[in-house]
Amino acid sequence: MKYTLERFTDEVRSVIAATGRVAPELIETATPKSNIPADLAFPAFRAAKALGLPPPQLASELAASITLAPDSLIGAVSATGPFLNFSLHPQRLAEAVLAEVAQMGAAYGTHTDGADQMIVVDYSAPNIAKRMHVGHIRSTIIGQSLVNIFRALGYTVVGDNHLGDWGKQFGVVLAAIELYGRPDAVGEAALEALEAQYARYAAAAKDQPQLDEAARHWSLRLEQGDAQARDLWQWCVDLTMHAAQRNYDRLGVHIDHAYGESFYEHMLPDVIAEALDKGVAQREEGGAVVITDLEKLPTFLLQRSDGGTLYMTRDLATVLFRLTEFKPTRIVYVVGEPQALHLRQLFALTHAMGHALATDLVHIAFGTVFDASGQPLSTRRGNMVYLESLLDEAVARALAVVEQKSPDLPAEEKQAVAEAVGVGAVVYNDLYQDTKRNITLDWDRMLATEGNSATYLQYSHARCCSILRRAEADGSDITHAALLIHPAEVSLIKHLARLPAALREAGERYAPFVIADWCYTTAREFGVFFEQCPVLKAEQSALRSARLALVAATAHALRVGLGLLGIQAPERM
RNA sequence: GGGGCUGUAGCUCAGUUGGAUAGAGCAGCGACCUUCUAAGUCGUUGGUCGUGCGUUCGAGUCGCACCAGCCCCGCCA
Repeated sequence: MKYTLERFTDEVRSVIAATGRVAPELIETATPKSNIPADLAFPAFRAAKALGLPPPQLASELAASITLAPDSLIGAVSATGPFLNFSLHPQRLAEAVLAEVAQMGAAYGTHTDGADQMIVVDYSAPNIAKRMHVGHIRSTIIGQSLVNIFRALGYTVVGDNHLGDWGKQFGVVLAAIELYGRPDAVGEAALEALEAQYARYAAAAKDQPQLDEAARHWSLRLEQGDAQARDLWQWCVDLTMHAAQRNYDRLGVHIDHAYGESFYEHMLPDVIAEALDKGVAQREEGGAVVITDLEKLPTFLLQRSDGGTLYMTRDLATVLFRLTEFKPTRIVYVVGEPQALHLRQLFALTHAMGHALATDLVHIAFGTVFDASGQPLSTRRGNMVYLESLLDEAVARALAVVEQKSPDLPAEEKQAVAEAVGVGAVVYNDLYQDTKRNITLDWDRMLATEGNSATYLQYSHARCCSILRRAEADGSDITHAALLIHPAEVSLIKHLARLPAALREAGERYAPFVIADWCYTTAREFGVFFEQCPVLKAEQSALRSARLALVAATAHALRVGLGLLGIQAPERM
């Protein structure tokens, strides 16, 4: 099926073609700037050049020779200088868009572009035996939003949480537990204690070499499948994942799999052997396996000289596993920008070995979070911000606002609204701008409840719900849609019609901010409508009913948009 | 030394097959609550689009060179 604006664009191209004066390949369309009173433009420069005419002359000749069908979505055609401008027919637009939203409901805006295509999305990836912190929130939030967006585009999507549950540092975790005991705290507090033990052990090992030895021994026992080591390790995994799940639940995150790095341990010898067999990698005299001269990339290692494996080894095994397990057309890595080179090397290596030749390997790099003074966040610096406390703080601040603005809500609902608003603010802070940019942690901006903020979007939605609640109507009567010709109504309807295109663009650009931007503009358009067009007190009952339908459509569309971002849409606040 | 990302209003950001007068929010100033949620709406102030060349009817957008910030460049992840 085609959405209204797609049909409008098709129609514009077709009426230009029907004049017989412009070759099809020269029919291009552009969206006019907001100061131009038109919805689609045909810049006549190229076509005029081909005909040897001045562009304004061609534009006006075309305008004169275009004829419109009686039921056309095009309301007006006019030449303005070298541009041929087309305007939507407001009444037919209103009828078409409201019918679409009413019919599709929660599926409004979705497409079937990705039918029969599988995308694997690698995101979140917290480290075992550690708390999640701001370093993990970006991958988690951006990744989940991309998953939502691709699903809405019709793709089959598998999310995989590539847990940091293996590697050299795990020996230290286990040795520290042996020496200091298992923390008896629960949840994040237990992880905090484990982190402290880790730091204490690492510090002590500096002048007690036997501690270093013990850690290596534990690491070895773990790799060899020793039962006690494996039990301790499993305890750490369960503890961490239980704590992580609470954060995921609050953030609306659901990740299908969590294979983790450890899952690939037994595949590593074969992977290294394959790279050597295919001549992509070479074993140096010292024993290390290196990859050199690959697509002008810097040399990198697949195996250490002591026989140990590396991040790269496990990542390579991971790609190969995903290719056979899921047969994806695309694998998307939602990983920070500092790892850009590592992933370029991984992708090049995979291709050089003859794998993933029909699969797109994509790195969606996001910027780093810095503190207010421009320093990277780190435990060592003492400026680390942990995810759970970040969310708690956001919710606490939101609760204070709810108490002040809506003192009459039941206590339970106040808490629920504060949770939605606080968590929504944190999520929106990561999604409202291009993910490539670095972020400076600024509480006031992050938790803003005005302007371009999650709260503003939620508030707009709640206002829609409030009108429908008071009208005791669901806005499903769209028979009077053609009455919606007030500029604020037309403008809002046009914008609702843009959601399908915004969704497609968000997918093509891997850019949740396109959806955020659409939501924000929707809220602004609704704000103007809200001020200028009374719904409950509309002058006629038919108009009231049409406006109720528009309010319902706005609420529907906003819920879709917020849902794509992973932000809740309370009905009251 | 090589490579990646970024540079647009005082601050945070949009501006993508090159198109018409470069747009928002925040901050500042001013207006609007006996009318559907003022967490709102309207008005106003604020710009050598990092710099310089080039490509063309036309450049914030494309190319080249430079400048600044962040990040990366084999035995961590």
